[in-house]
Amino acid sequence: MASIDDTYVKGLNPPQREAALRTEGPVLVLAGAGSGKTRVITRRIAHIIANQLARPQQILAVTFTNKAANEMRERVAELVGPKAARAVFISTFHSFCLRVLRKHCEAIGYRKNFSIASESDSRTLLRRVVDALPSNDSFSPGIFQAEISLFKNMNRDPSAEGALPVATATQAKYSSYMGDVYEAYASSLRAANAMDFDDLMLQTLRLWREHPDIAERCRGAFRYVMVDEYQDTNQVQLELVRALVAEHRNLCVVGDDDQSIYAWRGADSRIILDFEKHYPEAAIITLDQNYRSTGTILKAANAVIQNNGTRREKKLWSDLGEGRPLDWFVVADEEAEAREALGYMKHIQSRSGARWNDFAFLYRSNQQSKTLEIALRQAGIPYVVIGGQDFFERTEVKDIISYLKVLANPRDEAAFLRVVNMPRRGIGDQTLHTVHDICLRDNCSLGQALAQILKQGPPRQAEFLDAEAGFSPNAEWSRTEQGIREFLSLLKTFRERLKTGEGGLKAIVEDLVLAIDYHGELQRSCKNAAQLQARWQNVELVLKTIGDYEAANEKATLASFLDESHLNSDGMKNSREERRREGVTLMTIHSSKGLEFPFVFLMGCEDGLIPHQKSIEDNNLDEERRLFYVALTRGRRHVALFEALTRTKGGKERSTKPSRFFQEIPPELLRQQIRAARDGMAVGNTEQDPEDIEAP
DNA sequence: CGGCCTGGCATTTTT
DNA sequence: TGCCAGGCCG
Repeated sequence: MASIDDTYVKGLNPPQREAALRTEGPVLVLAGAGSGKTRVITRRIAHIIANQLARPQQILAVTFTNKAANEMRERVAELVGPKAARAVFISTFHSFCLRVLRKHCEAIGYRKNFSIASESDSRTLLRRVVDALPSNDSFSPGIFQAEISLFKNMNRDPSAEGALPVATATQAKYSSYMGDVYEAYASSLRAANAMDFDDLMLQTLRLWREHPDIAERCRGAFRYVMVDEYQDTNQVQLELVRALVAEHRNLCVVGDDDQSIYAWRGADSRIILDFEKHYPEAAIITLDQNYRSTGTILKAANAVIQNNGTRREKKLWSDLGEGRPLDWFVVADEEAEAREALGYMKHIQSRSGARWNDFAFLYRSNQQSKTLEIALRQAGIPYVVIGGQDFFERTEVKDIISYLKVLANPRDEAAFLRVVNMPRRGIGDQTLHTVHDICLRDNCSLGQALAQILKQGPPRQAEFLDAEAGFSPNAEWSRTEQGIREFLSLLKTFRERLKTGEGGLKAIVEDLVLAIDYHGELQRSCKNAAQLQARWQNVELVLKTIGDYEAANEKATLASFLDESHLNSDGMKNSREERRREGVTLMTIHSSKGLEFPFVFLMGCEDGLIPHQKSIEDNNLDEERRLFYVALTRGRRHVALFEALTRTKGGKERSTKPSRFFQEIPPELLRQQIRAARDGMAVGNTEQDPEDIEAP
């Protein structure tokens, strides 16, 4: 073979270089926090292309988030140019599977236009299932939903097993119904011609299993496969990857078992720990040089994470200097915590010239953001809260999107139920029960069932209505009847317009919003002008997104837009991203994974919050410790930890204990700043002015 | 059917 | 303390 072109591995440290160059056979890259893993993956891709080991389109790189995928594509483009970068198959597990399924789903009994059920769609479906349960107990659909998802992620069949994976006393009553509920849920999804997020992967696996020829074709398409954040993979993803690399075994996975914080969603850190079991000939490369944090931060993080039992040994180090000790602020309550944090932030800012967006306030649970937000707003400091409610979970957005989903897939039950009586058309539960029965009987779509009802006349249940209380069954029915006609004709009109595509997608949806008088609907349901404005803005953002999507994609269709919007809500979130640059970042530790900030303030370092009470009870301390570790390793220059002596919990003020993780940090790396003392103890004036922070 | 009121409940959320 | 789901009544 001709000599190797090593242009793309120049500037890498030895293990990084090794990881980029070892293209053949299975490789596990253990990439500690801040060790340059994206750099390794992108260089590796560039190296494969430059040396013509494969054509760009024969390289598959899988990530967990669209953000990661986009970032990777951009960075590959910087190396090999936009044309080659576009050809490389970089996508999330979910989009990859969706792509496979859109092509081949008919082989496993789905129609081509199947919908993706959002989390709320599947909860709606489950609620109906749960309501039909022959039991007096009350069940929360949410618990079934979470458990079913866990099962699916673990590649286990809920109906085939007795016990729940994390069975606790409260879940015991659920477990006896699990099989039935799962069956019913799966069958209503099938009837709705829909898949939930987990199905996208599970059904792909089933497709490949039942149709080896299709599996073979997918497998043949890629010569090199890479998986990012491998510690977050679940059993289904493990199998998908195995199927893809079964022949050539050119698999490179990159991840860090110490940053596995999604076990509760089915991620299984044993998968990265057992890599050699799945691939005995694997090479293991450890990246432990950190290019992000000070030595002190890394020492503290190393010391903490070492208390975990099962892990791959690695010790992060850096040559960025020792930095200063971590600050441990002890304050009276959460208001004081916010005040103190703000004061310290301003202090740092005045000395170092840091900007607002150099700071991140991290916390374990979302509700902690509230106090901070109030304090920041009062102080007039710009901030951005990341996370919280998903754009797509907002009522207004769900309403509009549901209309679009019904138009695209007439059998989409969850979406249908959402819009059929919105705006109010007099179509209520009674009517819908009949619709449901007709669907089952005739195996028809929901719209067809509605049409059937018109012929059938008023459902007998109309007798239930109390005529004397001012309800006349006949008057009710004529209202319902007219509502049904309106709704059906609305669907018909817009389906036809979509078919011709006349005027473009955005214009059609704008007309739809007008046709249902959604603005009026919002006016009716909003309490005040501010809320109305905020919600209407969301509607406009949906429209804008459709417009943008149309502009960016030659052959934009309603179906492709819906796919995109379910799997890639980044587009919708961009207003948030834009603001991102302007202020202090507030987010959960979970959403901070992969990010870095010069100054990290970790709030609520108390037992019960981090580690969380639930995890203490379930003995899941290892994952909480990893969470704490992730939080520490986000900091570049300095980390401050905040502990409040009392915290309001469930509406009541309770006294707290410091997080047990404090004990795991060597004392010389910590500097305690006592600003309040527990009852009975004097407020020891150890108050010291924090050392100056040197200019950047 | 739909509005209103009350009681239970309360991590984390890449897709 | 605050939200949302389900129940009740007009």
